Amino acid sequence: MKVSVEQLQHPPDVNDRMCPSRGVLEHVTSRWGVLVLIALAEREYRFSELRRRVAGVSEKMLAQTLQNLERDGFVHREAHPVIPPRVDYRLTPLGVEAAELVGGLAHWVERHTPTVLATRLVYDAAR
Amino acid sequence: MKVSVEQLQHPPDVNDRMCPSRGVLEHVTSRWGVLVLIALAEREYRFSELRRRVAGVSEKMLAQTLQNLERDGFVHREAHPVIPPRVDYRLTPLGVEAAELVGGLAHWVERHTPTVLATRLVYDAAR
DNA sequence: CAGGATCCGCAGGGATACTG
DNA sequence: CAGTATCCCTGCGGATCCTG
Repeated sequence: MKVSVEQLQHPPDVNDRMCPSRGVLEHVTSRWGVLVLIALAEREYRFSELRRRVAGVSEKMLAQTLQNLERDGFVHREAHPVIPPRVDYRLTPLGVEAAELVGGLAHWVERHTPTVLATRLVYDAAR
Repeated sequence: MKVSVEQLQHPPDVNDRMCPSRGVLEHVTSRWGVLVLIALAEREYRFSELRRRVAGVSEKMLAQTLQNLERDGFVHREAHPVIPPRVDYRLTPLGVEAAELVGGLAHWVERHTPTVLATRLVYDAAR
C-alpha cells in the first residue's frame, strides 16, 4: 500500500488540523470540562472553591481544564493582586451558552440513566 | 433546570456505582461516540460504511463504541445471516434523542469555532 | 492560596493478524 | 464483511514538591 508523504509529515492530529471543532468539542465534553461548566453555571467560583465543588479533581487537571476553557473563551479568569492570592472564575456569555447545552445533555442523561441501566442488565443477561 | 455537580462525579472506582450517569455521559460524549451518533442520526449504516463515514476511527474503537452504545440502548444492531456477513446499525428512539442533543451541541460548537479560534489567537498572543 | 514543574503508572487506543 | 485477539506504546491524569 502506498502512503503519501503528506500523511507521513503530519501523522499526529490530522483530524485536529482538518477539523478544529473536534478539539473545542472535546474541551467542553471532557471529563472535568463538563463538571466545571456546570458548576460555574450556578455562580462564580474561586480556584480552591471549585476544587472542593468538583471533588476528585487534581490541582493539575483543574488548572489545565480552566486554562483550556479560558483559552477557548468560555471562562473568564480574574486574578486579584492581593495576598493571599485570589482568583475568580466565571462563565463568559459564550460559556453560558455552552454550559446550558452540556448541562442539558447531562440532565437528559441523568433522567434516562435508570432506563439505560435496565437495558444493560438485559444486554448482559443475553450472554 | 439545574443539574447538580455532585451527582455526576465519580473520581474513584466506587463512584461508578454511586454515579452511573457519568459513565453513560462519557459513552455519548466520547471521541467516537459523538461522531457515531451524529452519523447514525442521518441514516442507517453498515459497519464498514460507518468506518469510512467516521474517518480516522480504528476497527477496534468503532466496534467498542458501537457495543457501548448498543448496551446502553442507544443503538440497535441487526445482523443478517448472509454471506458475506452484513450488519446494520441504527438509532433506537432513545438514541435519536441522545443524537439530537449531542448533535445540537456539536453544531453549536461548529458554529462558534471561528470565534473560539480567534479567541485563542488573542490568548496565545498575550504570552 | 493559586498554580507551575516533575515524575511516573497504567489504561486507552492504534496497528496488525486472524477467524467465522 | 464484520468483527475478535494480540501486541505495543503514548499520553492522560494522579501524586508530590515547590514558588510567588
